[in-house]
Amino acid sequence: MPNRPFVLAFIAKCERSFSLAPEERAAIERLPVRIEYVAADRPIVRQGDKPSQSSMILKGIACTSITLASGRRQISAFHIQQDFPDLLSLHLRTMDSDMVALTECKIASIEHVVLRAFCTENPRLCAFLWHLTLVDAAIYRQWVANVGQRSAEQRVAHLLCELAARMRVVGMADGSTYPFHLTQTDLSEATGISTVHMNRSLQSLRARKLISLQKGVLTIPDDRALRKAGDFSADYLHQAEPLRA
Amino acid sequence: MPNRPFVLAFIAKCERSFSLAPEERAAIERLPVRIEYVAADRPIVRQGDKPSQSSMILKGIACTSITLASGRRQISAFHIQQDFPDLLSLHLRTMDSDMVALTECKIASIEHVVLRAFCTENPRLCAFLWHLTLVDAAIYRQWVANVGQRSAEQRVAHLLCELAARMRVVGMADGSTYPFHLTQTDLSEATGISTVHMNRSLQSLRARKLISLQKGVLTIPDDRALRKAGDFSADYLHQAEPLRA
DNA sequence: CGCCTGCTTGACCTCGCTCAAGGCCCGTGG
DNA sequence: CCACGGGCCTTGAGCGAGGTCAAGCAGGCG
Repeated sequence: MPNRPFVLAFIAKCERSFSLAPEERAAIERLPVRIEYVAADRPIVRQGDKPSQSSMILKGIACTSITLASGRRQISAFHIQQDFPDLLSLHLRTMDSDMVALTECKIASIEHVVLRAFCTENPRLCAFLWHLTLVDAAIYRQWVANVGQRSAEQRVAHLLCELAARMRVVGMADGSTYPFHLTQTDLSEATGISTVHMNRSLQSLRARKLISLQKGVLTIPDDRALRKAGDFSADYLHQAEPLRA
Repeated sequence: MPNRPFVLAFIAKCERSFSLAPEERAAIERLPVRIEYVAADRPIVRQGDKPSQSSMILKGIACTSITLASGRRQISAFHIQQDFPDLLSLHLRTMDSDMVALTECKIASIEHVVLRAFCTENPRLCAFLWHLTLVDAAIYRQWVANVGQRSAEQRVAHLLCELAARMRVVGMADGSTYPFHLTQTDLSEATGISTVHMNRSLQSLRARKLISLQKGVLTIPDDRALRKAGDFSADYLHQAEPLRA
């Protein structure tokens, strides 16, 4: 049963939003997945690709990024475990952005044909997958606002709050500490500020005792304070919203 | 048949991506819609709302916007005719952003219950609606990059290219001219620059003969040149992509 | 006629960028 | 075991794109 970790992750993810019927659970267990490993800094899919499968991240952290003609790169999303970063390719033939692993990733891939059949047979699960892509879109909206309107320090605080909130629901948090393997360059590409200024912004957040960040561990001593600094409200993550279908 | 304009618009939109089967066409014609008018600057739905219907814009222009604690507003999307701006509420219970009419809008609303039944009965149309929300997401991704990495002038050029490309496919273009009723404030809130600087950026584009903009009409004399100035490529709009379902 | 909304212009200032260099940690090979 | 190299982080200095504040102007509408 090599697909066990995937099945467990998927079921856990669903049951945060609604209760699975026995048939639905069975359908998930029947899904044929392929486990793959992608090394750090390697692409999972690239702009222009026409993938025939979508995948869930089981371990590691990836991002969606766009490289402009100028060579500058913008990260438009981070993906952590239990995310389906390229689910969109199910109904978007050609990838319009890159998806790259930022740390080594373990992913579970499912063929689109299989997924489409799965969707017509399980309307509720179809609705749920659709829902997941809508949450991704909600995050993009928020990022537009983040990058468009906030000061550098606020952007960073906001981003860290988001990552923390998302890690928490998938059980990656340990008290107020979170595994953290993004570089300052990653963060700067996600927030649209230079690496140099990212460094200074992080220092300022540290000085204000809002975060501590070292050796792959992020600590947020006072959640409320950081949220305030980043003008963050978790609503847009739609985390505990029951599914209606 | 008050829903005629809606039916025609919806069918036209579908057939740009795939050929409707007779039953599908019939299902669309059977959809009960309510026509409504929203005055300029009035909300269509508001952050925090839990709508029970979704709507298609038949006339006018609307936007999705987020207002931050600071009072600053970020527009994260524009919606023109044939768009389903709040389709996302079908599977996202609580609105995480506002949708407001920027000019007077004529919209066609459909109950979510109806839409859900429609989706389970017509898997291909379900896939198509899902697809539409994914295109919206692709646009957000691009906006993150636009606001995060480009200079003011590039941002404006990019935005205008996008609007032009989208207007063209819904038949709003007349040669190289487009109806244009957004204010400079709207544009500045969409690109994350100040109104003052938006004004100067537009002037610069005018001086470079890339656009002319007056009395509700935008003219793009040389499409290729403006695209180059805005580093724009229409791929992310997924305009003529055949549906696979 | 007067007001309000949207456009335009000028002057000044600042946040964040760029360029440049140095330090630290860790993995690799001699 | 140590030297070397390459990421990544850090710091300094100068500069510029774009923000803010303020005021004037034009046109449409009650």
